[in-house]
Parts: sequence; structure tokens; C-alpha cells
Amino acid sequence: MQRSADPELACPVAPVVDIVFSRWTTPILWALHEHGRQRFVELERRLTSITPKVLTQRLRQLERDGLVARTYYAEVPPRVEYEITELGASLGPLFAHLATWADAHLPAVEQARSAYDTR
Amino acid sequence: MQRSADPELACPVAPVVDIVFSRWTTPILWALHEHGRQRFVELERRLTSITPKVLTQRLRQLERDGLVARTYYAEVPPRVEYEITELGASLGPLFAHLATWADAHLPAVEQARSAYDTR
DNA sequence: CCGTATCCGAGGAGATACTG
DNA sequence: CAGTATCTCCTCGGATACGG
Repeated sequence: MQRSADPELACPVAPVVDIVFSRWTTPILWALHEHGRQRFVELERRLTSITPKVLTQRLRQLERDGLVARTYYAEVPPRVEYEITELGASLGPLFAHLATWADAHLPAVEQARSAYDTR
Repeated sequence: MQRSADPELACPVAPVVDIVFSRWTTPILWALHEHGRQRFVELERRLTSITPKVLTQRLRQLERDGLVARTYYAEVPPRVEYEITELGASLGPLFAHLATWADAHLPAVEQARSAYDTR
């Protein structure tokens, strides 16, 4: 975090990158978007290699930025559910665009890497 | 880097994120896209707070991924020029989309943060 | 000019243990 | 269940200094 010192002020996409593309945020948003409202453990199981500590950190950040909503139910045992907000859902077309680019150009990147490495 | 362990295999945008949105890559690509072909020092001056080491690292990564092209001129003093490739330029619409989202929704994020913090 | 070599500190990640 | 609390390990970014 704290990437936006001053160089990126000239780069209009920099602020978004900090919010949307920090570590683990896209998989979390994707899981929430694809499978809807779900509990902490469900997310934890879906993101197979994340630890509860980090998952909590990222969820808090996303909640603070208004992309994810957290609902606490005072039951026994306690239940907490997370869901994507309207603001978070507004990223949908952007992610779709990203996926489209990936389909079209990822092979070229792979090819460039091979060419670069075998040299 | 090395973000794509396994959890993100389920997230189709994850691979792109590693390539395009690692630290400093968007400002570099933006500078190259806006001001065209330029030398190492020009980039260094434009990205005011980057160090030569990191700039070199990122440029190498971008070159390896085929997003940036490096041209070396064996002169005295030496001259090296960087420019965005066709593949790199194909990210243009995506960045535009990002900038659009920023214009539309960044205020909402700021507002969410304020609301979250004053609580 | 265009980098590389070194050292350092911050932050992410893993493991483990413990509450309400 | 849904976290928080430590502690350690380790990678990466930043700063500084030097070399072809």
C-alpha cells in the first residue's frame, strides 16, 4: 500500500490500482461476485492458500473502501457474511474487459517470455 | 510476483494482474504511451521517485513480457531507448476503462473510507 | 549515460495458540 | 465460527555507492 507518493499522480490509473489490484483483492472480489454472499470460512476454503489473518486484513480493507459489506449475526456460534456492494459490483465490466484482454493477448506474453529466456 | 500459486487459478483476471499491475508498471507504461520512445534518464526523471535499480528491474520485466522494447546504441556515451510495443499498446483501452471507473467511483471510495474511519 | 552491487527496513506470509 | 495475537521467515522496494 501507499504506492501513490507522487510519480503516479501523472498516471490516472494509479489510484485505482492501489484499491483494486493489491494482493488477494481480485480473487476475493471474484469469489464474492461469482458465488454471492458467503461466510468467512467459505471464502477461506475457496481461496485455498490464504491464511485467516491475511483474509481478515484484505476483507477489512475492502470493507473500508466500500467494495464489500460485512454483516455480523450475534448467534451462537457467531455468523458473519460478506457480500459485494453495488460499488464493488461496478467493477464487473472492468474485470470482464481484463478477462477479454487475457484471452486475446496472454499467449503473446507467454511467447515473448519464451523468446526472451531462450537467449 | 509469483502471485499465481493456485487460489487465483479460479480467478480469470489474476494472471493479468501479475503482468500489468505490479509495482511501477502502470506509471512506466503510461509514460511510454504518453511521451513515446525515450531514454532511461528521461523515464527516471519523469517517475520522480523511482530509483535506477527498480526502474531497471521493471523495464526488464516489461521487456520480457513483450510490453516494452529496448534498443541499445553502442555509442559513447551509450544510449538506450525504450518504447511501448504493439502488445503493450493493446492495453490502452483497458487503461482508459480504468480511468473512467476512477472518475466515476473514486469519490464514493473516499466517502466510504471517511465513513468507516469516523466510527 | 546506463546501469549493477550492497545493505537495510517494511510488510506479506506461514505456523501456532488462544478468545467470545 | 470468526477471528485476534504472536513470532519468525523471507521477499521486495528503497537508499546509497560504485563501474563500464
